[in-house]
Amino acid sequence: MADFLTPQHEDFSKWYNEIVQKADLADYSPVRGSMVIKPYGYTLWERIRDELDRRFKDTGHVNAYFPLLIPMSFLEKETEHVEGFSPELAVVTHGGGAELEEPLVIRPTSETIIGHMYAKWIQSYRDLPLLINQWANVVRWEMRTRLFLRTTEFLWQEGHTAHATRQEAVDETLRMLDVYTDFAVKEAAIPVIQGRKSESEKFAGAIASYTIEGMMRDGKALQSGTSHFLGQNFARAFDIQFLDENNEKQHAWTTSWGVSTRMVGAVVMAHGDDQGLVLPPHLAPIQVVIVPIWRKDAERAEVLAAAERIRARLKGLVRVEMDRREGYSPGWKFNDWEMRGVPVRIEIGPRDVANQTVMVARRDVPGREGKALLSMAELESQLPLLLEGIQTAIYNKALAFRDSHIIDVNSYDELKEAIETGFARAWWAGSTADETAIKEDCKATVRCIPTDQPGGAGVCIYSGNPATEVAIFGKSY
RNA sequence: CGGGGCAUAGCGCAGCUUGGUAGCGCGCACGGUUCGGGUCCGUGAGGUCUGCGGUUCAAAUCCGCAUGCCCCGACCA
Repeated sequence: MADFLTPQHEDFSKWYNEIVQKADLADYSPVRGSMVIKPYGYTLWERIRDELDRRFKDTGHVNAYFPLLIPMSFLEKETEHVEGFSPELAVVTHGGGAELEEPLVIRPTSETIIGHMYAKWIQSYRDLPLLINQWANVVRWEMRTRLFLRTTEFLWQEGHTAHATRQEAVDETLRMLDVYTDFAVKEAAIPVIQGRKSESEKFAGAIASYTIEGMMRDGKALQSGTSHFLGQNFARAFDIQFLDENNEKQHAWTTSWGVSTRMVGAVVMAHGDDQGLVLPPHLAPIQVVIVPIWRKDAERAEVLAAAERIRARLKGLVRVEMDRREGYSPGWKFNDWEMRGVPVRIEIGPRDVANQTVMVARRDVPGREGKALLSMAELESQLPLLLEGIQTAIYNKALAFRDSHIIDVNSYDELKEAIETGFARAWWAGSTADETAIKEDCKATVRCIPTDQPGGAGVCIYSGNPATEVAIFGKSY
């Protein structure tokens, strides 16, 4: 057992804080609430970024970059938007040694500046749809911060699109939600629940917000991506108008959608165990690590040479590293790489060199059961299959965990019990006030109204009103 | 921003009650030993005790103020 890491069941938050730092994902910075993303953590983010970016481009989007600084007055153009964001704005009041005439805000999100530009760029229905994404940093002065989950500054992508019709914009909103779901399932191996946010949880200025909600290993929910249908709210505020086929002026219909570095936290908390990280092979910065083992100097040269030959053969096929560090015992290295979540470890010692074999250990199956002897000749053919197998196994494990922690409840008391260990699913037709009351009573919120509905009708768990939809309740990060 | 806690070596902590030579574990450096699941031994480097002010012959220790961090609430990708 790992005594260098707090067990999850003892204190999940502590486990999280420790593993993020010990696995070299991130470190605290001198400025309150912000963090340094270290190379290992950043590489993981790059993997997330590349997989998302590929999907955005496959669905017709292009990347651009809009500025960090936004005139304060822009935020004020959309009433709900400014009300939602003003408490968490960082404002620049001075520049060049003088006080600015108009304060600039550091973007908390870019709807406003992009809306302003779209108004200039869009004149005709022929200019639509406009499908732009940007990779950027944003700043929100959060009251309480946690590494990756909620930092003052974070990295994300924000897609902003404009369309000629309501239906097109709604379709886009849902298409991107599907893209996020596809990413979460196939790459992050997180079985998310996609659905619509309740009125009280939706984005400031949106008509409707959609979300993918993941379940972490402590049963709590983490919103891992959102997609917003903004209607014509921002188009009106920023005067994004175009002439349609009939030469009539119309306001454009816009959407926005984002996934942030919080996704790193989701991967950590959805799969990690008491030994440390468990990274899905598709996202792991290092997929295979080779640990050479020797006793005497003569063995050392022989083993290192054999290990190096294997590394050279696998390079290009998988993301592989060799652990050449001196002065650490093999056992120490095993634990170290397990903590870092590397999916596959190849152990190679004098015995293996003699037999032309290696010991292959998989991270997702702890102890001896996870180890298997493999002939060196089979590495190229077997490793990619093994990595895919691990990817699937990690997903299935997370899926089984999630499904066994969602309870269909028929009373409010049952709901309160269910959200202590996971999610509760219930008929829902309550008001915003009901939601607030529930939150104050037991800290649970409507995580989403799932896309996937049972159909039929029922009785609202809280208000007793007739209900046509079920909602997922849970405690969240 | 309300409530609570903490601040001493890179990290985790003891010392503070009862003021008097600043310590332990891990890590780090060097040497040896070990190496198929966090080896063991030795030597060594490393601290204006968060800052400012006060009390005192004397302050890590007592008092005041400030700052930062952590936890619980309200806010949130």
